[in-house]
Amino acid sequence: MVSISDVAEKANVSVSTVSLVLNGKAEDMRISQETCDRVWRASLELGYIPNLAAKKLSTGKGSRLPEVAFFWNLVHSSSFMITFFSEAQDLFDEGKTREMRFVIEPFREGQLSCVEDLLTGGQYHGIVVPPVCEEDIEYINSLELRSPTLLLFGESDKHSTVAVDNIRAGRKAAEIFAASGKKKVAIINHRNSEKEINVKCRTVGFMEACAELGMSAEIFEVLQKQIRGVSSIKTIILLGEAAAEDFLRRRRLPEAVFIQNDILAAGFMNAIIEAGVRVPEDLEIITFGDDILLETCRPTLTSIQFPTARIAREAIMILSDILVNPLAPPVKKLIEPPVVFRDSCPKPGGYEDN
Amino acid sequence: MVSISDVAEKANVSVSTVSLVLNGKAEDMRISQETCDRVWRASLELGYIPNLAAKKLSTGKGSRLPEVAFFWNLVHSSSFMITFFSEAQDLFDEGKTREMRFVIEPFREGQLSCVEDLLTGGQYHGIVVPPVCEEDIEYINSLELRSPTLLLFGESDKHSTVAVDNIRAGRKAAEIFAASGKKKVAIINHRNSEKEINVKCRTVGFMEACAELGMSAEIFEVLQKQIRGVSSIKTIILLGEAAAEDFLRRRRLPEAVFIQNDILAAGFMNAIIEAGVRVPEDLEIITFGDDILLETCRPTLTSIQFPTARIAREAIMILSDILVNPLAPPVKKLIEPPVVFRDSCPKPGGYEDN
DNA sequence: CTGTTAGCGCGTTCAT
DNA sequence: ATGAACGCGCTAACAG
Repeated sequence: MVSISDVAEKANVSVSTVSLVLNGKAEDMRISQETCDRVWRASLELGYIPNLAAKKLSTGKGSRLPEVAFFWNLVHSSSFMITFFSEAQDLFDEGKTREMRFVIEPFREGQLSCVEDLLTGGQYHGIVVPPVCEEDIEYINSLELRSPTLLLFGESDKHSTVAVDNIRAGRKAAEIFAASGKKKVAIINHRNSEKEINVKCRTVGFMEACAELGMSAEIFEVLQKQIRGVSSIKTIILLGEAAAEDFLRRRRLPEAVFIQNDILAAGFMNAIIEAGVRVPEDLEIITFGDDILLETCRPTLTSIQFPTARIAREAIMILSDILVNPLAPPVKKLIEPPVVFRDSCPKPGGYEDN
Repeated sequence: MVSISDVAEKANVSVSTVSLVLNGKAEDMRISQETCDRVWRASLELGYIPNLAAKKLSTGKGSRLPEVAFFWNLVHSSSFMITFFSEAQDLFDEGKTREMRFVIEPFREGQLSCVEDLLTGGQYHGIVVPPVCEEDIEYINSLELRSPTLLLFGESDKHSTVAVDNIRAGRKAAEIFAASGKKKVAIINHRNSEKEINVKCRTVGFMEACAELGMSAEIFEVLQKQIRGVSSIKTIILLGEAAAEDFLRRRRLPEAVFIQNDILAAGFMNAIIEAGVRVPEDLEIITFGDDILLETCRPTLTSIQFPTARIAREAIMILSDILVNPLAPPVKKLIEPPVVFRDSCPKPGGYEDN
């Protein structure tokens, strides 16, 4: 790592000179233009980047706020991330939590181990980890973490967790279908998110409840493929449309379907409607998520809501606590996902969401 | 600020003991339980939070990556922020930029001056500022910034900027309407974002072009109000619906409307369709944005696209450069917003997007 | 088991 | 106009 003294040596001046020049105080100290040039050139050639830790320590200007690493797998939690930061700010403004700063730490699904240093190094006051695949879960649970850690999924005994009750989410969809007398239903998943623990749980909950309630249930896996030149989010719509085609090829269609992704659901619904299927008369649809498009599509989409804001708030409150008391035993919050009835699946008489 | 030595003093032990205990190395060093307790108690009572700068400096474990502050006004750039980080990662993976870390620095619109220390303190290797209101723009342009700065709007001579050509965006909407022979058109704005520079520019571009092209144009201001218990994003839909009611009260309706916010547009469109207006036959709609719901609503919404990914990429490339060469003169990128024709306003014969 | 001390890289006096 | 020396808060040897 190239430091200020390397630059000084290369430029044939002292470190303080380098410091002055690089911090724009050359004028004040009336340092010769020639010296400045030498310093800058040396700095550029060496690719010098100031060490912020040292700088902050020295100047005492480093913000004294707790720094929290927000691990981000580049896929999930996208709109969640925004809500999370917003809620953090709101809670702070309301005086309910301490202020903190978030640093985005990107990682690739299944490769959480690549950032082990960050996890274990104690470089942050706290750590937030979103839902990840099973390998990553296993990995993180095997780690002896220094920094107070909060997981946004339920599978851990060692760390604090905030998670939705995904089993219940799946079960609720099934219960609603049963309450409106359906016999033959289906669930549609992203295949590539099959690895993702939350998707798995919802599938399990759904299938279990279907069996108990005497409905025949079928699982559709949508294969994930990225189409060149198409944004990943638009791709999901296209996958939904593809799923619809696949779906329509059945001899006898299910009467209701639970679709695990809201954007996929929108693509699916538009496609089957264009094929002449009436929603909800011929086919009821429930999806899982919290995107605004649930409200703007027609018919609007009934959903088991991923309670973004609620989760974020709980998470931040817990974080705020463990930041000062890392020793406290792990806290676990399991949040019930509410049902939001809209057009695509009206509330059956007698059904009560709890 | 309470430091490790304060804790040591209070607990009547030496700093190294505190360090060991607080870092979980008490076991290894077989430090007495009683001492540990004293240390922890002192730490809690004092509200000790370790100074990460010092820790990183000492351990040498601080990530050596450039740290960039992403100023975030809690409103705009929400999905943009995600795209931004994704693109940063992609570009790095492709070897086109250096790796960097982003720290979220929230601020309230109009109060950028509150975070002056962060802007001027040189606590970051770089700074990104999203579109802000005029006061903030003026403020930031008045500042002598240490850290290399990139603005995501065009109004600055001092700093590097990446921005969409908002004047062009407004003009394009007008040109399309003119090309399909409209005579009476309108533009719908968020009132509270009227302060926001980009909204202003698009309005100006639209109105200017309308005048030149011989169309009568009217401005609708939607008053911003937050409804208790309703998420801010859902509120925008409701505002769109309210705007529709207002709109429908006119004696003679415009033949086409440019709506500056895509979510608002969706709410507006659904409401007028339910009132019996046919889109695009009776009313053509163009919106500005890049949300997925443009594709999922029916009819789908034609838009002047906010080229999220493009902007993000340009921004990150520039950042990557100025990080190592803060001296280089400011770079300015103005990006042409493409038109994406969908159902709500078909492409007029003879119109060519350029 | 606990205390002492030498740096980590940088900004900042203070002499020169 | 420039260099030497000190200290920011903390960790990691090393002493005891």
